[in-house]
Amino acid sequence: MKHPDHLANVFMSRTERLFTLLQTLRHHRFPVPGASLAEELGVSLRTLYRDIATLQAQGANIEGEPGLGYVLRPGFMLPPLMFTAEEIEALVLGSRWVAKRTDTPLGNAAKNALAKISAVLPAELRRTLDSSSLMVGTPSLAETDVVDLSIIRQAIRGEYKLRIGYRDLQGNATQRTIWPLALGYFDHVRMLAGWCEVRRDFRHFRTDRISALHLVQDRYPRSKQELLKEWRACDAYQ
Amino acid sequence: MKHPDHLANVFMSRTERLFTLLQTLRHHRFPVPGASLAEELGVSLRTLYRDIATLQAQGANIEGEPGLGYVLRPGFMLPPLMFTAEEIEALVLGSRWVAKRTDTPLGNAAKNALAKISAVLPAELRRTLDSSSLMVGTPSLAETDVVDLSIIRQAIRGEYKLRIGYRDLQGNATQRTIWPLALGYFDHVRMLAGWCEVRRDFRHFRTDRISALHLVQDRYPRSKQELLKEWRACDAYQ
DNA sequence: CGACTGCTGACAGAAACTGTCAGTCCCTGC
DNA sequence: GCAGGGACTGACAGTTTCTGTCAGCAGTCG
Repeated sequence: MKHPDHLANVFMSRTERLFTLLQTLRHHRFPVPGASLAEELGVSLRTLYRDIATLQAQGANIEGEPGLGYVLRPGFMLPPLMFTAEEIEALVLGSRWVAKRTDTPLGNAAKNALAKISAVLPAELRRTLDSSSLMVGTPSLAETDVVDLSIIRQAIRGEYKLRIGYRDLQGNATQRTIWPLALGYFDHVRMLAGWCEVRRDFRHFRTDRISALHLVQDRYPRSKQELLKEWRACDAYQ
Repeated sequence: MKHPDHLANVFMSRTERLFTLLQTLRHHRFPVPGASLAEELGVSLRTLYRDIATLQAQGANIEGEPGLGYVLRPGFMLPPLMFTAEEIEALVLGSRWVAKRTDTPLGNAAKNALAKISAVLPAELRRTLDSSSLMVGTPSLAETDVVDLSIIRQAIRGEYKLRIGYRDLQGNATQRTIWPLALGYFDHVRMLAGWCEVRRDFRHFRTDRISALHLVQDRYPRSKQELLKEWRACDAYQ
């Protein structure tokens, strides 16, 4: 019936409390009543509600189930992962390629992803990851983009229309609205594939020739998956 | 979704800042200067010092290296946050590149790794992973290997000697024992770098010209890391 | 020795956190 | 429909904490 933590919890900064709360939630698979969380943290119920709200604002997927309590839904933190050495090397090499041969935001994402994976690996595999000797060659030549490809990726993910300015191979500048479908990374160029509203057909565009880019808030009327299927059917590419 | 840009960082609660700081530190493998952390977080240097101290008090193993900055040593109680959509796309693209442009065993390893990652994703991110439209172009031309590169990788990882049969550019066939150090993936060829016992120097070999491969049970007498350092020092490659 | 870097101590004004209390919302039983 | 209760939110004021400034300390380098 003792509360061993209670005395220690008398002094707890808000920060420490939030970390503790997160830990507590993480260790419970089933909902924990707000009242007992509050007592454990040595804080009023009102403050507990506020702490929960703060963690949610940080992106924690905490759900309150009336009558039961709070649970931290999986998917907020990365659980431990296990790989073979070869899988680790594959991930490292792939990420290095992305970091070296695609645009900066995606390259950083690759590095960050690897760092996250590294953090949940057992020590042995972490060493494999850190000392991986698989490298990616420097590109002999690569066209550089003037627009931010992450906007394109965002549009593809969200199925948003994209308004682009494009200089075709003859040097003619055009403006079109397209439904972006896929981004292909070739050795020297990157190609954006999509449905062109002007031509009413599938088209692809070299990203280095896209001069302007604007994400239209409209989502396009058909599903990406469906369009991709059609595109593959009528296009020799990929 | 929850990663505001530097511009949005005009205001950040202390809590949010601490989480962000932790994330930032986790993502960097090398020390980050205090000043740049402070700037990134939009806060004075003094406050940054305090934030670091707070995290350390929470159990984070942050080390300050004078003149360099701060690093977070692994082993903090909180695992990293879940991947972002962009990170997933980076991993998918990287794995696709590995699957398409490297040898079969490594390609399969990439696919398996992705499957393992997929298994721990929340539904929404799994959908992102499954429907990622980032593709890798087919190689215009690629040399094919006659030997199994996974043996080379295994030798590199374990620091084992390798006995290889090699046809050089003039067509002369030779036999040598090398200490494999690194494998470089270029657009059309793959290069094995290592210390050649015959030449007593660093050499690199196109894998497609390696005609035979035998893993010697001897481990080579010096550490790979050390040799790599020397190799980089005396070789213009990478 | 002095300049410099990286960090800590002290402090006051500003910002936040906290418990109380009075609601609101929503479900349940009648 | 309506009363009752549990989960949660808004408002508020007293208190705590946080933050930038500035001065100072310990190493290090030249």
